[in-house]
This record gives sequence, structure tokens and C-alpha cells, in this order.
Amino acid sequence: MTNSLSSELPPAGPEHSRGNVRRGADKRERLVAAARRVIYEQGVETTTLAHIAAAADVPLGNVYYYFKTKDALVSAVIESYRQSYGVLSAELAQQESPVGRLKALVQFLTSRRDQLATYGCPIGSLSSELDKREDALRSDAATILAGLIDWAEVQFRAMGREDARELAVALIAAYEGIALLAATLQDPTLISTEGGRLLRWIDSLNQLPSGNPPRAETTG
Amino acid sequence: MTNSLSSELPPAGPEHSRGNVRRGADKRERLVAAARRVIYEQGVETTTLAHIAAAADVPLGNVYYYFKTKDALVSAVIESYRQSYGVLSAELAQQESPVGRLKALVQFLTSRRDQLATYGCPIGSLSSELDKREDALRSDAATILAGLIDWAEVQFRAMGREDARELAVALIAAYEGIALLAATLQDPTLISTEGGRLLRWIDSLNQLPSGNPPRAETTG
Amino acid sequence: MTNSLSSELPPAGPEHSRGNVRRGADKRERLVAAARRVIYEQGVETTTLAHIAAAADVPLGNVYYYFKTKDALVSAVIESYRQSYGVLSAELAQQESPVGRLKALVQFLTSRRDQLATYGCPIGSLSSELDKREDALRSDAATILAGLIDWAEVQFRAMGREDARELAVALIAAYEGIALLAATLQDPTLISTEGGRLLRWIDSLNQLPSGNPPRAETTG
Amino acid sequence: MTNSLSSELPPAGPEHSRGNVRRGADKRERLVAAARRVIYEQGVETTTLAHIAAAADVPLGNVYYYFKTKDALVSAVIESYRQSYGVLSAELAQQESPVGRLKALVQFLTSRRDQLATYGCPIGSLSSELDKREDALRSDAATILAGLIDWAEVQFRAMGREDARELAVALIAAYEGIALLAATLQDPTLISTEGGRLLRWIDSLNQLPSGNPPRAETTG
DNA sequence: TATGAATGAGGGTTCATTCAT
DNA sequence: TATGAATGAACCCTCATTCAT
Repeated sequence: MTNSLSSELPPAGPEHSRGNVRRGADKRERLVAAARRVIYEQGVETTTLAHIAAAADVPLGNVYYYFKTKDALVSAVIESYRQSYGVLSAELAQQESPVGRLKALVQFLTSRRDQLATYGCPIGSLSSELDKREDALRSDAATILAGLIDWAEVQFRAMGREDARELAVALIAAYEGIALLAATLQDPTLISTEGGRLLRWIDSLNQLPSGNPPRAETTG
Repeated sequence: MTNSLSSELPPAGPEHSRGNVRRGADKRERLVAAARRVIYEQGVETTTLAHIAAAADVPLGNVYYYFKTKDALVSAVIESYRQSYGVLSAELAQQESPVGRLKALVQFLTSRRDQLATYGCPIGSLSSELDKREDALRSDAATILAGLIDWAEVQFRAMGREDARELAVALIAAYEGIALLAATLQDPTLISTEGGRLLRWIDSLNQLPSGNPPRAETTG
Repeated sequence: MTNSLSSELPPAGPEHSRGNVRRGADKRERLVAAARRVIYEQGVETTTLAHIAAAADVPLGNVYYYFKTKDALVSAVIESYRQSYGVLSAELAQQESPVGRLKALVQFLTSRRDQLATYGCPIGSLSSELDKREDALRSDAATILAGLIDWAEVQFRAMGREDARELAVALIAAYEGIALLAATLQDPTLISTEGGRLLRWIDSLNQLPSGNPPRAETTG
Repeated sequence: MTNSLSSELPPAGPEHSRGNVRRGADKRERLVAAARRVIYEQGVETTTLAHIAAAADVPLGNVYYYFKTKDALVSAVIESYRQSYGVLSAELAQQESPVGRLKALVQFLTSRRDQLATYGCPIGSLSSELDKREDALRSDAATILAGLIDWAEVQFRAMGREDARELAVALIAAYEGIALLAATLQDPTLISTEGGRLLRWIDSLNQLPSGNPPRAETTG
């Protein structure tokens, strides 16, 4: 199930597919993909436009034709993440029950454990860095995590939980928190273990009354 | 109890207490305090030595008398955090039971909610930024979060939990995760709510026999 | 014969030919020429990139577009000397006999006496300074003197001297030694006199059978 | 014979003889000795007062009590070399004939071959570096090489050579030149070979009439 | 005399951004 | 559109020199 998902979130992008001429139209995409990857691995502040340009195989001077400033490119990266999470939620929507969808999210987390243990969560580390600013960029990045929380809240609500918001926040906090710990301690097993714990936790929430009766679910 | 604690972790240090000349002995401390504050508010990469020097009211050139490089100063900041957490654990040790100590940690978290919702967790955001590097600094910073987890594990162990490690990781992950969310969404209430949830969760763990998988509490 | 030579080795390059804009292509050359001149006159360590940039009429920041580091620029200067000595040896090759070539070298030395008596031999003083380092630059610069010796050895060999290597070393040592003395004592006549002595010495070697220890000439 | 000599010229000085309190009087000497050594190994420009102070085990601030400026310390180093050459000439004076004295000088050169092949001639490299300046320091350093030449001239004159000056310049040029080559190519054998050649050259000068009959000599 | 602690003027280097073509 | 080449502000760091004690 998470097959397709597992390749969504991680920063993708052409490594160096030289040889055939690419239309100018996709240069922008290549830049965003390269920026996403490089920024994920190095952080916004450390990453250089020259570095991104090189990774995208685009002349430095040309970058400014597509992005007025470095911040504009970072903003495009954020937008790119937004799209990725759109794809993700579409994938998750294939699950028939809210519990299944939530558990699929956790399994998606677990599937990325090695990557997360190296550079952390792309969204989390980006948000963490941008939290130090007072830009539009900060609030821009914030919408992604907010969207994730909202999505989880919808699921918990569908389970009949009146504390859906609280649970959603708790779930995403655990998600981001374990990604941080795994990256900091460079230990992917932390994610597996915590993933298992979260799966059980979600199950436990489903079995207990909370107000409205939860819908029956098909997936375990 | 957390009265004193609440002033430990947050970056301390005189903002600009000009007027009376301070002897050189404490200059180093002033620099570390200023660095801690400024780095907390702006991030490592964005923070300039000139900025730190100004915040500490020390001539830029003089900084290098105390710290050979910027990294050395950052390292001193990390060490400063290590000491702060030493103080914190001493405070927490005043609680008679492990449950009390764990809950005191959560209360300490809650007491800092406004600060956390502004710049995030000092340790978490610092670690997140340093996770992008491969320095000694990265592993240096990692020891602090590792220490926190170890501390929590000891408490859970003292509660008779055989899954103490897993619980400790989960607790600190929740701690760091909620700090990140609060900062990103700029919403301190997230911390209060999650703090409450964690307190109940800790209580629930205390009532369950060890060996069984810990069950998260269901509702508030 | 040495007319053209005399303008090869000495640092060349426009001093400040302002007025007509030069295209970027030759900027690199201008920088190398300026660096060569300034370094020759001031030494590597004393010379500032800002100084070189000013001498080349290039904005300081722009220097780094052409040379990644100061050392890279110094390396380019060394390469520039290598080329100059290539030109020199081509000129010397016009002499029909090895004796003629060796004597032409000495005459080249003599023709530069005023310059040498002011700042010393460009290669010698550069090598002397770099000898204090353990860089790649040190060995880089060394290849030039090594090349000179090799060239002289070839000539002596062509004269039938079995002690060609020893003679070559002696000749270049005398060459560099007299340049140092002339510069230190600021006396160009030292070079003229020693030049004459070396010419006679070369002639005397030509008359003696190889295998016998070379005998220096006795008087002028 | 050159036993004592061989330890005169090379930069000497206490390495780190801590443990017993030294009188303040010799601090100056320690500084000069340390400066001599460090400058010999690193060059004037590269050498830091802090480095010298550390090598001499003298607090940095204290250096300025003995030497008003860095240049003053360099000047003292030059003076120190002057004294060393005084000692050297005294040693050489023990030879009964001028030829013996000249050959003893060459043997002194040869005895230092390993050191010379590493850092070059202390006087030569110092002069070479100072030749780039227009200081008093430049002419100050020049007096040492001038003194050496003068000394050699006296010897050649005593041999009855009317071209004594020219020969003296040639000898010292060969001396400095071979030291430069050996250091640049990092090959001590160059010095041995050239030393042998110079010895034979001196002998050959002694056997040939030049005007005045040379004095008989005792040593070979 | 002695010394730890300033001080401040650079020096090498980076980099977002702009310019000219 | 595209791009090589500028540009200049800023950053980290060094170091001779001075100061206060």
C-alpha cells in the first residue's frame, strides 16, 4: 500500500540526466526538485543558490529568470511539499476506514525510517528552521503541518472522537517528534518502535467509546 | 516547584546591562548566554558573531580571545544546555516518585509554553539544525536529547515498566513534537492541551501492570 | 638575441591602462599578470588579494570568480612562470651549440641585472618563500627550478660532459645565488661580474675533456 | 673541526625547559632564540608574535616589554645572526691558511646539509624575504651577507688573488644558491656534491698564479 | 616588571543578486 | 530566454599592538 507513498515525500528530482535536451519549461521543476533535495539535506540557510543551480544543472544566472529571489525558490519548495501531501492524502484516502487511513499514515512514516534517521522529516526540519524567522515563509511552511493536523483531525472525527483535534495534534506531534529523535540519535529503529506503538494506540482509540460510535473499519 | 525551573532552560543573560563595567572573568559567560539567546531566537546559521558580540556587549575581536571559532562558541552553548538540564534533573529529583518526576517534567514543559510557541524548544531546534551537519557539533548536541531520554527511561524503569525505553522515547518525542507544532503554528495552547494529555498518560501507565503493552489514555 | 628574452621573465602586464574597457576573457590574464608583478615585488605573504585586484583593476569580489582561493592564484602565477621559461628555452634553442645556449642563459641573467638587483630572481625568491611551507604550492614552484636545472643538464650533456648534472646544479646555483646577493646588497654590478665569470667558466668547460673534474677558470 | 661550528648557525634555543625559574634577564634571549628558530622555519611574515611567545614560554603581553615592535624582535634576530657569524669566523680563524679557512667554510656548509635542505639557509631566506621591503630591516640583514663576502674576500686576498672580491662573491653566491636549490628540491645531496666541487675549485685557485704569490698553506 | 585581556584594522572568502549581452 | 560575468556587503577569523592592573 505504501509503495507509492514511500517515494512521494522524500525529495526526488533528476540527479544529472544530461544528454538529452530538456525543454525550458521543466527547468523550473528541476530547480524546485533540486532545491527540495539540497535544502532537505543541508538546510535552507546553508544551501546556496549556486549549489541548487548546479544540482539542477541550470546556470546560476538563469535561476533568477524563474525565481526572483532565493526566498521565492524556497517558497516554491514549500508549495512542492504541499502538492506532495496532496498526493499522500489521496493515497491514504484509498483506505476504507479512518482508522485504516491513520494507520497508513503511520506506516508511511515507518517506511521512511532510514531517510528520516539521516536528515529528519523534510517538513519538520524546514518548519523548525523557518520558525526562527518572521517571514511570510514561516507561515507558508506552517500551512503544511497545519494541513496534516487537519487531515488527521478529520479521521479522528470520522471515528466518532470528540477529542479529534487533540488526538490529531498528538499524533502529528509524535510523528514529528520521533523523526527528530531518530535523526538526532541517528537511529532508525526508534521510528519502527514508535510506529508500532502508534499503531496500537490508534487501535485502542477505535475500541473505546468516546461519544459517537466509531464506524466499522475494514483494514487492521 | 517549576518556578525555578522555568527560568533555567530559557535563554538567560542580561540583555544590555550597560552602566557598570563587568570584570573579564564573566565575559565568557556573558558571551555564552548571549549566544544561547541569539542562537535560540535566530538559529545557528543565521546568527552572526557580530550579533552575539553586540548582544554580549563585547567587541567582536575580543570574542576570539574566549572562543577560537564560532563552532567553539556553539559548542559552549551546547555545554551550557547540558548544565541547564543537569539543574533541571536536580529539580525534578525533588519529587518523591518516578511518576511525580515525569509529571514534573511535563509541567515544566507546560510552564514554558509561551516561549516554546515562539521559537520552539531550544534543544530541539538546535538539534534539528545541527542534524544537517556531520560535525562533532551534531553528536555533541545529540547527547543532550539522549540524556533526556535516558533520564525518562530511568523513571519509567523505576515504575516497573519493562518497556521503559520505548516509553521514554515516546515521551520525549511527544515533548519535542509538540514544541515544534506550537512554534510552527504559533499556538501555545497546543502545549497546554498536550501537556494535560501526557499527564494523564503517565498516570495511566502507573496503574497498568508492566509487560503489557501500554495503552494510551482515551479522552480527557 | 636577449632582446626579446629580457622582457619575458620580468613581470609584465599593464599597470593601469584604463580608458578602454577590456572584455572579461583577458581578466584572468590581467589578474595573473598583476599577481605576478605584485608578488614579485612584495612577496606572497605580504601581498593582499585586494592589492592584486587593485593592480589588475578588478573588483575584489570578482577575483574569486576566476580563482577560488589566493593559493589558486599563486598557483596560476607559478604556471605563468612555467610558461615564461618555456618561451625562454625556445629562445635559447635558437643557439646552435649547447655552449651557445648556456652562455645565452647567462647573458639573459645579465640583461636583467637591474631588476634582479631590486627584487631578486622571481623564481628564486618565490621558491625561497614557499620553501617554508609544506603545500602543494611548494612542490609546484619547485618544478620550475628543477626544469631549469634539467635544461642545463641537457646542454652540458650535449657538450660531452659526464658530470653534466653536477655542472647544471652548479650553474643554476650560481645563477640564483648571485641574484640573491645582488638584491640583498642592491648592487647590479655583482651580476655583471659574475655573469662574465660564468661565461668564461662555460668556455673553459668546453675545452676540457669530459670525465676529468671540471676546473673553474681562474681570473678575468 | 667543524664540530663546534655546526651547532652555531642553526637556530638554537631552549625548547621548553620549564620547571626551574629563569631570571628575567634571559627572557630576552629566549625570545630571540625562539624567534630565530620559528622565523627560520616559517618565515618572517608567517610567524606570529604569539607563536614566538609560546615557543619562548613567555606571555605574549610580556614580549613588548623587551621589544617595542615585531620588527624590533626581527632586528634582534638579525643581530643574533651577526654574533653567530662572529663565532663562526673565530672558528674558521683557527685554520692556519686562507685556503684552509675557505675550505672550512665549505665544510661547514656541507655539515649542515640536512637542515639546509629543509628550510634553506637562515640568512639567505631571511634576506630573500626582507629584500621585498624597503625597511631598515632590509639593509640590516644585508650586512650579514656583506660581512660573509668581506670575510671571504680577505681570504682570497691573502691567497694573493687580485680578483679576490669577485671570487668571494662567487663563493658566497654558490653557497647561497646551492642552499636554495637543496631546500627547493628537498635534496641534501646537492649540497654534498656542490661542496665537493667548491673544495676542488678552491684548491685549483690556490695552485695557479694570479699576481701575488699565494702563501703556503698547512691544511688541505 | 609582568600579564591577562582588550582592541580594531584588515585579510580571505562567500553569496545573493544584478548586469550586459 | 539564457548566461557568463560582475558586484559589494558581510562574514569569520587573525594579529600586531595596547591597556589595566
